[in-house]
Amino acid sequence: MDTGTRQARRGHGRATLKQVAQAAGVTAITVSRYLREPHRVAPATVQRIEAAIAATGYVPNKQAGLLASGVSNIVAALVPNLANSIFAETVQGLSDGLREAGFELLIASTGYSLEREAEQLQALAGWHPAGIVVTGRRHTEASQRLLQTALQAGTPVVELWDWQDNPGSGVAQVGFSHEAVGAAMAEHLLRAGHRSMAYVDSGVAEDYRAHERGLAFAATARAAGAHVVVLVGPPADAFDAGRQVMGDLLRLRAPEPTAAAFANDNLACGALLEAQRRGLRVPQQMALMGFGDFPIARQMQPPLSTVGLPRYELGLAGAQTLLRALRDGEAAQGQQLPWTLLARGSTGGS
Amino acid sequence: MDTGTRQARRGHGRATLKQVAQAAGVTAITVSRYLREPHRVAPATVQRIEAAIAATGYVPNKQAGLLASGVSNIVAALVPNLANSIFAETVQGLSDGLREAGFELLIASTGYSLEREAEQLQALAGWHPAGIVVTGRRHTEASQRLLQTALQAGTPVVELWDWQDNPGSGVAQVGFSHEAVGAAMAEHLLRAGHRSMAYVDSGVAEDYRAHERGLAFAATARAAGAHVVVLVGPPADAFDAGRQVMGDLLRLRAPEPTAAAFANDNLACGALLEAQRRGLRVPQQMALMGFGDFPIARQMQPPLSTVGLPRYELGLAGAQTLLRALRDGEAAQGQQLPWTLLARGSTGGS
DNA sequence: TTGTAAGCGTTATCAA
DNA sequence: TTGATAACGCTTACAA
Repeated sequence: MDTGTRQARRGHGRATLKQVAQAAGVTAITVSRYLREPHRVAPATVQRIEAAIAATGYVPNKQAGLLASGVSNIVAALVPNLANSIFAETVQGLSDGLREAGFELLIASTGYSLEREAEQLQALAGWHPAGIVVTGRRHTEASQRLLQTALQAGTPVVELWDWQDNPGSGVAQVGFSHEAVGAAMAEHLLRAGHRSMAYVDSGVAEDYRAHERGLAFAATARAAGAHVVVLVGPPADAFDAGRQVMGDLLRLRAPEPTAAAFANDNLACGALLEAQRRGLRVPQQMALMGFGDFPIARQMQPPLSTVGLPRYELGLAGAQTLLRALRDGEAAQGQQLPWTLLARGSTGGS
Repeated sequence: MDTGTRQARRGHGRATLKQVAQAAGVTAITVSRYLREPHRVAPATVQRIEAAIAATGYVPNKQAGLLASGVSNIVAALVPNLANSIFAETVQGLSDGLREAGFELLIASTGYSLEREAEQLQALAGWHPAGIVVTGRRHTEASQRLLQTALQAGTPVVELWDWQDNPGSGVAQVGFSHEAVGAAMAEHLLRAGHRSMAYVDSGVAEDYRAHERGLAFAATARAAGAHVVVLVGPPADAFDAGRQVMGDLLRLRAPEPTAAAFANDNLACGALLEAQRRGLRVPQQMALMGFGDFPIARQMQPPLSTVGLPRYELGLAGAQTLLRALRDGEAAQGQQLPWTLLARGSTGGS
């Protein structure tokens, strides 16, 4: 016979605390206590409870537990794209960092759309997560409001992959300045003597971080008196896009570019491969550099100059930032993570 | 003044249904009804409720909702590694497929460890997810029991990335036979006339799917009278591992291998690049083929022969399988997904 | 060491 | 069209 519920609304087939308790000859609270503070339960009782749990296949219901205790161990995370290796590694870092602390990851992708980010954020917020992780610092007004509400309720919020002086909003940024990277890329090429160059932006129109790098690249180069063209890659496979763009680059005149920087390594590798196919010498006739230090970059001939990023570490640092804020009960503190300009053969580097 | 709760255990700062109701001058159930069946609430009331929701920044608490309704919209998924592009794309497909149906993805990675899979499964099961997705068909006994319990409670379970005749267990497999792929790889090389070949296994010892392909490869080749050596790549970056293995391959004698198949495209690309560096002609002196059809494979010179996989589609199909089972209330039906042997230049193909 | 009572925020059921 | 009441499965606070 069922304990307490006559004509239950509908059983879902899963064992409950009450059923385990009944099987063990105790009340629910004792089983609950066993699960949280086993040392406070008599050894004999422990045995009976363990047997009952095994027999029933009991799995504690976390919805109920969280509701009752008001403590969440969910972290909600939003990334533009899970398949993109750049974010996938960050998610893995996040996952690893959280797992150790017993947190779980509720994840969604936005497809680089701020509107979808807002929708997903709304949906995820309903879980009243212990922390929220988003990608980048740009959000719709609705998202901003939601994040502020969360912050006020004591939920730390972390923005990954971006960083800029931005005092106060309460959101912790864990990332780096894409402006600084763009400028450094330009400086690298300027130092090598280039006076006419191109920046090849990503075909993903909404990837504003790539645009920011491009803007800073162009501004820096122009400030130094160089000539700059900004192109946008076609929305194809990145390698193919890079190959195509290389054709466009070679058609530019007055002045012809002698160097090109790309929004990511795959684009740059495509261009490098195409250059080789056409018998163009890299870096002598055209210097090339990418962004991201994907594994393939080092394998190219010549190796691709690029910007090394702490992809995995970003996720890990994001997790730690969140955990720290949770532990100390304070607003999360952001941090800048280091990137490295890797001068390799494709720009005449070491 | 608070409605009902004097000396509440502790407020978490977030607005509740009750507070919204109070602000709108109705009771909680009316607000709840507005959220689920707005047409059954009077227009004037709707207005007041909407204002109240906006004013309070109310976000419905899903733990409470699920607990009360007994309906979950969470799907729990376990993959070996989120950073690996092969699984990342599958997760993206899963995410996309579920999002449309309003489901959310609780995800964890196992690092290819069955023990960690079991732990994570236990943790995720506590959410009483509507469906469970795991990778592969091998699990610890504890995991098997847990999955069976879930199935008996009506929770569909899908195994991705694997498929074999396996009547009955109730778990739906969505994938393909790695044995068949391994055999097809061997046949491809046999057809090209090779009589001595190598299979280069992944350095990830627990990737049993790669091992299965290798076993089938070796068995098929040997059955045809060919000589086969199985090597294991070092646990380095896959490209570097491939480069190193190429050195090992060239040291093999009696008979020297004229072809090699690899556990994945990155390994094979590393080997191909190394072959080029050494001035070895591919495929004339050594034919090479990979697995996975990563974007880089097509870009190689010669293009890498490989096995094309429905990475994204696997996730999508997994989601659909789950949704179908949920909708029809029946056990999920598995399906085999097609792969393609892509004969390209590195094995002398078209 | 164990138990009782109340409540977490929501939804199902039935009544008005 | 709205509301009162009783769950959902668990935990906190307090008592025995």
